[in-house]
Amino acid sequence: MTVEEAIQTTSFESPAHKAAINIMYVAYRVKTFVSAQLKGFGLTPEQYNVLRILKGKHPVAMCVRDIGSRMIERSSNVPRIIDRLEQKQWVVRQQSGADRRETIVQLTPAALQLLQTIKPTMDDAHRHMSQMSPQDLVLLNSLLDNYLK
Amino acid sequence: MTVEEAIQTTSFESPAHKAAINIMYVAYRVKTFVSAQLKGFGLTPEQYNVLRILKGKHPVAMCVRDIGSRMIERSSNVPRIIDRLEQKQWVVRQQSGADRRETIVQLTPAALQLLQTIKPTMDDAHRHMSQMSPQDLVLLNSLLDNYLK
DNA sequence: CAACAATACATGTACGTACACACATAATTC
DNA sequence: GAATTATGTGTGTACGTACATGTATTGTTG
Repeated sequence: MTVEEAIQTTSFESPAHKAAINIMYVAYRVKTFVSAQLKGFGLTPEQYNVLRILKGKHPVAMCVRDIGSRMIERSSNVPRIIDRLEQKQWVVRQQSGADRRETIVQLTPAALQLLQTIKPTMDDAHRHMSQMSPQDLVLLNSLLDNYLK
Repeated sequence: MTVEEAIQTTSFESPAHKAAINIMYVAYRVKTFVSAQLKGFGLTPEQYNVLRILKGKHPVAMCVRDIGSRMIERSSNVPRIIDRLEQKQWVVRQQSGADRRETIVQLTPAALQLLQTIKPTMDDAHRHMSQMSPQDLVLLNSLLDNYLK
């Protein structure tokens, strides 16, 4: 399946043009797939991203800015994502003692449990999304790492 | 620049895991860049996508469903995107005679003019976004075309 | 140290996505 | 041909993004 078929285009003006559209199209499909996997756990991809970032430092709490700088979509509006995670009691938010402008955020035990429950599903998702050989995946990663100027 | 540096991760669990994150990260950067280029023309990437799709059939009008099936993000809410294009008088919307359930949409002369004005900017954007060789771009496109199952 | 600038977070708005649902119209079935 | 089903579009809501702005706190500078 080519991207031309997917979006019913006859041709692109250049490989550069096709690459830009292709990356955005495949990313859309990947995100949609991941989103469907997470839906049963009551999480959006962005909320999951924040939980994973917090898990990387757990049990140390992280400030909002620090979480944002590690997100896939950098300009994500982290305070509002945290609002929803807090409502579902997957994170605790409190004012930092060291710098009282900072809000520090920490996973709850329930979130740690949730992430452990989700793990096999997500491992499976990554394995099943693509049937590409490990060599091709490494090559794809290398090209993507060098794509942006 | 690797995606590990970009999102400050030490490592991924597998090439498959890295590829999924990598694609979404690069797509985010591409979309952000394109968005910045279009901003001066008062267009979002989605609005521009709809105008380009309509241009492909111009002067024949297209129905909403047909436009949606050609968008990069398939589940885009086309009626609302058309609302905004109509407000800015870049498209005309009317009920179809053949099938009165259908709304058919057509570019205005102003939109054709606008697309012509934008073209050099977008051509430039695609050329400057990546410094990759044409061969590598072709290879990347081939891998992306085969990425999804 | 007082005034100013910078930083961290929160919030308002316009736009877009995902999904459910409503409505009109067309197609199908009996 | 009437009833049912399917289709095309529009709209409401929850969530997310991009950007501007507000507020509290910290840092800096004279």
